[in-house]
Amino acid sequence: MTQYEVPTLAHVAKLAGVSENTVSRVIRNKGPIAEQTRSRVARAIETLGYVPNRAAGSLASSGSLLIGVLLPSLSNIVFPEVLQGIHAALATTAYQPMVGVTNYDAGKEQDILSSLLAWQPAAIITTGFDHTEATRRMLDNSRVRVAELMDIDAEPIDVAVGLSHRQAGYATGRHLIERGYRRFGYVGHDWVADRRARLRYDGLCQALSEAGLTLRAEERFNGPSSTIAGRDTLASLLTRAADIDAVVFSNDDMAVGGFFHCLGAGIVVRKQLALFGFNGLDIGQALPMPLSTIRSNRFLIGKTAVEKLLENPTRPEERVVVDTGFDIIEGATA
Amino acid sequence: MTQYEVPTLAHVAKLAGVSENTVSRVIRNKGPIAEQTRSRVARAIETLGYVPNRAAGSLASSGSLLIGVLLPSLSNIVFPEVLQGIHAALATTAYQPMVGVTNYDAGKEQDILSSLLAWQPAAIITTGFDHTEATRRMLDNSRVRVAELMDIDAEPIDVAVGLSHRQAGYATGRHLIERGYRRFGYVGHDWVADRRARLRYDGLCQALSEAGLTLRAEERFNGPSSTIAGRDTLASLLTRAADIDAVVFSNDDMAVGGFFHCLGAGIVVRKQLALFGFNGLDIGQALPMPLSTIRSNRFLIGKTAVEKLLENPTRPEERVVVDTGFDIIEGATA
DNA sequence: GTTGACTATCTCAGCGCTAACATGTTTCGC
DNA sequence: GCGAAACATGTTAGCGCTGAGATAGTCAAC
Repeated sequence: MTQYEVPTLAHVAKLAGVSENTVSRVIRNKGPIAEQTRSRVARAIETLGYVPNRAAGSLASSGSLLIGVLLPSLSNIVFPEVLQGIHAALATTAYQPMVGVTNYDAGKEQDILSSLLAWQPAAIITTGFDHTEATRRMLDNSRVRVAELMDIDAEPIDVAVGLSHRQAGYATGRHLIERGYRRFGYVGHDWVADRRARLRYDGLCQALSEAGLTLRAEERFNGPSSTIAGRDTLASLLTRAADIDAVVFSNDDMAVGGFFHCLGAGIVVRKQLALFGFNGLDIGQALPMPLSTIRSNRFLIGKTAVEKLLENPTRPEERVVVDTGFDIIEGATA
Repeated sequence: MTQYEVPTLAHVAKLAGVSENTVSRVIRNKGPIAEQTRSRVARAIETLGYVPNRAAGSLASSGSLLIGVLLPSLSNIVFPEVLQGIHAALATTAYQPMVGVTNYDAGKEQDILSSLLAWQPAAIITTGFDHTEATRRMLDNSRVRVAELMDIDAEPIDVAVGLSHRQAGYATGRHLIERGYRRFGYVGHDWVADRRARLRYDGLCQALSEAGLTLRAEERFNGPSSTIAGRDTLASLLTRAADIDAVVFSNDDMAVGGFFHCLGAGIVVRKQLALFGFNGLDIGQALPMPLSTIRSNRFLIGKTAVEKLLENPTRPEERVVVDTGFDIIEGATA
């Protein structure tokens, strides 16, 4: 081995005076190894600073220790939180995540999926149920394990982990009705991209309808959710419908923006106008009045998904749906 | 090819009636190919749904289209934003990022680095200059390109992209002094983990000292930054030092929390107490009074790092430092 | 003392692809 | 119309590792 060559199994084997295969078995802790041999190999690895080449390993064993992760976005803090859960669950294993960002674009998801599959991952974690036909076909053909996160309101390919957004919306409606609110408004964001916001909206409407109520006014910002969008969209909604007593927001980002609008406009939150969000983000709970909202457990979703996937290396016959549930956070704004 | 076999180059080659090598060249767009051959191969790939095996490719060419990314955390929105910049710059290339999270732990960084290097990445992107000796050695031996992000206040291994946090702290001090503030307080978070917060603090103190001033009071929360920590730590600081007229926070999360405290405690922001943050997060600008702070351009840092790294596949002799700079956001809180 | 079971190790082929070189075929200047 | 350059493709030898089986050596049971 010259000075500028990266050491390989062969170098380690030669130095330790054993065969390459033995070194390989020591590294992977597979098969019986004499204690003396193990330590001799360990010393050789240490001496050379040997790092196994996973590309070679993966090629030889036709399977990698990779988990492909497809997220729609990183700007929305919700997805980094899911990713944290994934990282946490993988931390004690030899697996590594490989992340792609789709920008809520099913076509891009398809492209990224195909480049992830090129690494022969053990599993793919993706978001929601909206995939192109080609994406479904690739996932089927590859026969890797697949988890679809966030949502459980449809039939998964393999495993789904999340919560029922329809039920969450419904629970929001019930909660507010029970507290005496009757004149409802809704402030949302682009739900073509965010199908789950739409499901919550549907659940909300159903709860209202069952109670003989309807939305008095609604407005959706045509773009991704953000604090500023929430602030401005609520302002705009109130110019058209000043008599509402509660506003449901598509999520906490929007709701926090709504709170800021009230602050600036001198609207007394809850007494004059109740605010309700979704997600249970830290920022909402740090407000002078903690936001009334629903906690959606993103970290748990990511963690659970990994655990379920690693339970079994091959796709079982039965599809699995894990409901991570949600809690209503009472807060002080509704 | 039986029904349940994944197609390989050989299958494509056979179907298209050319050699494997020709298929490989079509895929990689390398060398001259007759238009007719190209389309015939393309059709065969399409028909079989062939996806190249990157492990094999990477093994054969001893180099992968991977970029290893080491981030200290995903909870702090700043790092997902850097990652977005990285993704954005890679979107038009064939490269893919592979992300590890270190939790601000240099030992963990070392472990993750070694498993990233096992994939023979083209480059490694990491954060700051705090690495273990072993980490430095691995990076040196592997001879991959290395970018160290966020900070430029030390000598990089290869490329550094970021801003001078010392200067940013200094600029904060100058800005506030010019606006007439004299009685300063500081609210921070754990700076053992976040060395850059420390540098900003040092810069701030220097500016004060040059103006014949000192910090009247300071308090550091013993943990990561958060809105709630900012709120509570400011509250605590003010019980000890009620006469200060400006507070500098270690970052925007903390400052927004401070703003919330003022809101609850009836303190008139700016008139009674000026608040200043760092980062220029959206949330700060969505407040009823936009936060006075410094914009740190995280997206640009990630994007620039990738661009610099891809300029040249091998490490140049000269170390490169790219200053992405910062802007003071006037805001309304100071 | 032979058999079988177990332990510890080795040998060897091959995973799917690419680099380097070899070969054959046009094209074009003069 | 000939040689050189440019083009288009084929052949071959691995990249570094792992899986399957082969090969010894050890020990207990009969």
